[in-house]
Formats: sequence, structure tokens, C-alpha cells
Amino acid sequence: MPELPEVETIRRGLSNFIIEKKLKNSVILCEKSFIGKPTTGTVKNIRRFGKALIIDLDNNFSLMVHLRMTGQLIYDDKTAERYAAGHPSDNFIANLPNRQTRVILEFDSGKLYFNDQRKFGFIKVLPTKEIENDNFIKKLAPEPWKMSAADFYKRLQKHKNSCIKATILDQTIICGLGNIYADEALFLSHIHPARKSGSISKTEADLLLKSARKVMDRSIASGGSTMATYVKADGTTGDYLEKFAQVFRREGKKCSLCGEKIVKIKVAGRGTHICPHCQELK
DNA sequence: CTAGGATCCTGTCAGC
DNA sequence: TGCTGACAGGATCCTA
Repeated sequence: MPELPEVETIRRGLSNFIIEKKLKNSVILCEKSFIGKPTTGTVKNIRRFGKALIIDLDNNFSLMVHLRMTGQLIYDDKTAERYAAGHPSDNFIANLPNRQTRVILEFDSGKLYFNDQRKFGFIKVLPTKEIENDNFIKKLAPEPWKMSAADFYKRLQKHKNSCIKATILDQTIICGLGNIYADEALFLSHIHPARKSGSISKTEADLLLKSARKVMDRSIASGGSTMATYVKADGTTGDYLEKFAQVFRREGKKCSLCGEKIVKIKVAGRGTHICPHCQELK
């Protein structure tokens, strides 16, 4: 579920609450959701690699958190408001723990709940120095801001027989986009998601890269695409979908550019939203 | 090596 | 009401 902007939003938000707090105990309610040996230590830093969140402790170990499709992190300190971010669903955070709570990280003050309906996500403990050698982390491609147009074009050519949407969803080709921002970036670029990557011109690749940066920049600036069902202690409410999304989950509504109806199709095995007029399948 | 589909898991919703 | 299949903001594994 959460894509790069959501994870970045979580990183920033959570930093306000758990930096310098001591992790004292890990309650593992679902074995599958916790990889490695539980550890204790004080939180020194929170980093992000693509959609993965890294919580560095002062004992040379780090917690890697990947929310995958339905993960949520909710920090609850009885003395403060609750901070919740991740997969949008209010019933997840109504009572804690609840039946979707997989792990509880207990700090010297407050608890961080890891909820995950589908159990695809995980928290993994590993030595801090090995984070960048982790199988998932080390394969990640650069994020759009760090990739040149020429490099991006070259990567598309390498996967010329895949459809462009599948290509930009592959984190080893370009890192950070998920289903929302892939659809939005392709719409802004007037590119049909089912086109072969090899058919994308240099000009189109350049526009697509810029669009990817743009949709994610906007989302980060508005606190992610999280819906207003969140309880956020810092007062922010992610509203990218309401404010900026042009196609995602807007099937049946009018395209903001031409007025034609947005339709939902299936591309690369994923629900995909397009304006059939603005995004022609050449 | 690439490309496409199945798969992990739980929950919800549309349609019969 | 009860059942069934499709689908879900991700990534990996298996096959050809």
C-alpha cells in the first residue's frame, strides 16, 4: 500500500515521537511479521530506502520495516495524541491492539503498533552496517530525483518488451512508485500504461521521469495520500488523493483535461486508471 | 537474462 | 441470507 511518499511521511512523522526513546520490548503476535531476534536500544535515527523504513538503534542494530500492501504504524503514547500512518483504514486504529496488530514495539514511553491485515509486511532486525547489503535494499534502483533522463531511457530500453507500467513499478528499475503514482505519472505524461517500454521516446521518458518526481513531490508536500480517517498528532492530514489525483480511483469521473470519462482497466496484473483520450495506446 | 502469471494473506464488496 | 469470485496503494517466486 504505502508508496514512497507515504513512507517518507511516516518517517518524518514518526521521527517526532520515537527519536531518543528506548525500545524496551517487542511483543510478537504474528511470527511471520517479525524476522530476526528482538532487540532493545535507543532510537537514534529513522531512514528510508525506497518504500522501506529503517529505524536505527544505538546498539548497532536496526529495524527494517516494510509495510507492503496493508501495513500501518501507529504510535500511541497515553500522554500524547496518537500518531498513525500507513494503510488507510480507520477500523485498524479504533482499538489497539486489535486483530490486525502483528507486533507491538514497547518504548520507555509509548508503544508503536505494527498492524498489517494481509501479513505481507514485516519488521526485520539486522545489524545497522548490513542494511545496505540486505537483499531487498541492495537491489533498489535510484529514486526518480537521483536518476538522469538518459539513464531512465536506457533502463526502459533494457525492458523494451514489458509494458511501461510494469517497468516503472519494478523497484529495481526505478524506485518509489507504486500503483497510485504510476497511474498518476503516466497520466501527466499522456502515456498509455500498456505501451511497450521500448516504444517510449526520449522525450516521453524525460516527461515521465519529471512527472514521477512531480506527483511524489506533491504528495510528500501534502502528507501522502493517506485519507482523512487518520488520527495525526502533528495535525497534518494526508490528502493527495482528494487534492491532486487525476485518475487513481476516479473511474467514471471526467478527465480534468478533456472531459472524457476516466476508465479502469487491468495492466501488469494491477488495477489501472486512465483517460482513454489523453493516453492513447499507440 | 527477460516477461508474465501465480502466490503470500485477510477482508470487503458486488452479484447471484 | 449465504455463497462465490474479484479485487486490494507490494514484492517474490516459478515457469517458459
